[in-house]
Amino acid sequence: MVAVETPVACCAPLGAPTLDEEEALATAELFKALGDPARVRIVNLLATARGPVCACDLYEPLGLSQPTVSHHLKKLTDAGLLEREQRGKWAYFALEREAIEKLAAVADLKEVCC
Amino acid sequence: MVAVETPVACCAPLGAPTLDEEEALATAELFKALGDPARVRIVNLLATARGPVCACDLYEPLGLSQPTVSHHLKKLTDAGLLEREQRGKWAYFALEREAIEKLAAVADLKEVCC
DNA sequence: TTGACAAATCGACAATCTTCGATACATTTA
DNA sequence: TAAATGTATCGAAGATTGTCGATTTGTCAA
Repeated sequence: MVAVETPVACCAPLGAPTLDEEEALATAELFKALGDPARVRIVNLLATARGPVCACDLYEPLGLSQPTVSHHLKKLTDAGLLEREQRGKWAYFALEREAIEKLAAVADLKEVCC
Repeated sequence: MVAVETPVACCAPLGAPTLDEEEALATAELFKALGDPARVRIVNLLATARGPVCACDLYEPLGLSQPTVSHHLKKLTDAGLLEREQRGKWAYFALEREAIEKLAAVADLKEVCC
């Protein structure tokens, strides 16, 4: 098994002085992970929750089936944005602290341009 | 012709207290616009340039054909991230100031969670 | 008006994505 | 061990996307 870094770990800021193909790919992967309304809502629900949220509590607010929600949670987790925690037979998800900070840094162009 | 707002104009921050379906869609559209390595590189090139950049100066650095670059420029412009300016027969593009600030605000979750 | 050239659009194809029902896996409880 | 239940994976269908060659549109100069 090869260790694969998450997009959020590899991505470079939009305003980086230079940006090679690999960094551009990782940065794009990060944004792509947020490029779906269901995943935007998941991140929003986790951000406004007081703590980790059970996957089973997402089906109804999202109006999506269990496999579909599981799919989106996996995409966000693979991107490095979410943390998964097993509690008995339930799966709890929370925002990954470092990823949140990295995301803000990647999307911040104010200091580079304009 | 109906006036259509750009995603960047309609989107709500990831950390908004509430997020209806329409806002989630606009926010996702904004991220989707940045969810491609070619478009990430375009934004990076424009961010690090001193001023507007001619479309013709993007084909070679990106290694993509003229129609493909034009396609990506349109996607970014439609999202509200780029400004297009016609200079003779050339098309110049630059980052849209307000959009850049909005993007940073949308992606910033630090004040909401963690 | 005509010719030249840059950019946008069209048409097509392959690849990827979203979604869900069905199924397999994992964990707890009887 | 067996039953129950929450989650992940599989397989498939329909939609969307990225790419480019060919063509059209728009702009300037003869």
